[in-house]
Amino acid sequence: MADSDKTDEVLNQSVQERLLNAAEDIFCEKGFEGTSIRDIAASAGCNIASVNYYFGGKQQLYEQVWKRHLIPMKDSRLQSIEKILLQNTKKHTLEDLIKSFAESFIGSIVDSQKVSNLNKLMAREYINKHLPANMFLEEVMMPTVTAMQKALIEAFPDINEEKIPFIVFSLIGQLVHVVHVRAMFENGIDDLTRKLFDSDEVINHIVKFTCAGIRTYIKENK
Amino acid sequence: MADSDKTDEVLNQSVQERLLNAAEDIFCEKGFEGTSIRDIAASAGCNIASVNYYFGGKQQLYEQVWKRHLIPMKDSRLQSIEKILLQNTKKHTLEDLIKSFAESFIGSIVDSQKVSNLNKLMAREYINKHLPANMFLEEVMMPTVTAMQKALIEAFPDINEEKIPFIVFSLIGQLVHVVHVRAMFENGIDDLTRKLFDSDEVINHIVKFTCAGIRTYIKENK
DNA sequence: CACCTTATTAAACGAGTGTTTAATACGGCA
DNA sequence: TGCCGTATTAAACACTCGTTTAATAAGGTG
Repeated sequence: MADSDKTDEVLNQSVQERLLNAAEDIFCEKGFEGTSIRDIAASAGCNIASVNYYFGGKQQLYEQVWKRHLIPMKDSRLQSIEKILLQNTKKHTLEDLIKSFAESFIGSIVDSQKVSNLNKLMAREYINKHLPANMFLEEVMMPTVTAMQKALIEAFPDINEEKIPFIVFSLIGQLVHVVHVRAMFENGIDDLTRKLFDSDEVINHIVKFTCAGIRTYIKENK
Repeated sequence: MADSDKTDEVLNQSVQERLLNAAEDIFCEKGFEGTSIRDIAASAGCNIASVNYYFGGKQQLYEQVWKRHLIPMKDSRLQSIEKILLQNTKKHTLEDLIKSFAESFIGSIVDSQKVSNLNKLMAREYINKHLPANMFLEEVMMPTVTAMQKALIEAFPDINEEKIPFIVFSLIGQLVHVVHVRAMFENGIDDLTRKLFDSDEVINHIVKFTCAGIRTYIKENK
């Protein structure tokens, strides 16, 4: 199994790349503490000492795994917001904005398996922090939340502005919950929850549900 | 510090009780892997071997820590639902039901510190499972979800029944997110998120937001 | 060729883990 | 008192972990 991974294509990658890829897979599956650098090195087909030689240690390898994805992840989410707002037509609806954001968050479109794994690792990071300071928080979460708040305020000025943080909280809460529930039921899902794995149906629900909630906060005066 | 814990009151407890209490505190703070039985034994003021003598090992001690709370936790949530439904007056509103459930979930009422710690440990358990099979899922989550779904169907038959699972999903997603965000910001919260620690304000929002979302699914025919 | 930097390796290190063992202390009972 | 089951202990065990070391190999440059 480990040997079959070492295809020509893989072996053509540099040791650093192989380590990063192997580390990402195993970290996603087993979390930081659950992963040993011996596992990583074996999967990457190189010596344990390479981890320290190239990255300086397990911790810093973990950080590099993240840094490869944090900025693209953040950018993807920000772009999903801007994509809607910058439509030259002014007829973008609240539903459009929420839907575009939800899709980029859950990752129903591109590379869903990889996004799902990263989301799972991110869920771990919520609870057991291994990244320095609040790297993930400051580089991904806060910019995303802030951008979403700003988008709502600017595009839909009728919404009660001081409730915007709560609205974004509810939206992200639901989206994160999708990731968690999927992780919980990754082995043996039952009928009731299987639909949560159908991104379209979940997203449609979240969009409808959230927009209704948002419209509760529309100011009376217009 | 460890010695100061050993007040007379604590020492009067049995070794089992002291181990369970110490284990609960440290497990909540550091998670399963992050906790060593040496830490637990030291905090409980007894020998490491006691863990294996009384509980059979770290894993089984962890399970006992949970079993002390799972049933009461589940019962608390179920009762919060029934409390509303069984009011002899028929004038319970959707808001009453959601609010009562949310309060029992977040634990704004009783013993908020302990509930918060357990919720944090539960958040860990979502991601890194250490309980056998799906003990938490089957003994707490599923009964709670099922009861909530049933309550909504019976008390508010106007709601589109096949959307009920999604509704409960969105509600619980928001409630769990409160726990997660609180855990993330436990050190150094900023102004924007401080309000999330005010249970009243968060709960009021979630109730309003969720009820609006639910009413989206009210059938047209009446 | 000799030289030097970079890569890669097997082996060892030291610390920490959960668990087990074997010895000791306690406390009721005959 | 002597016995016995329970409780508690210090020590050892076997193992895994991340990291370090020191030796070897590779590859380009003079």
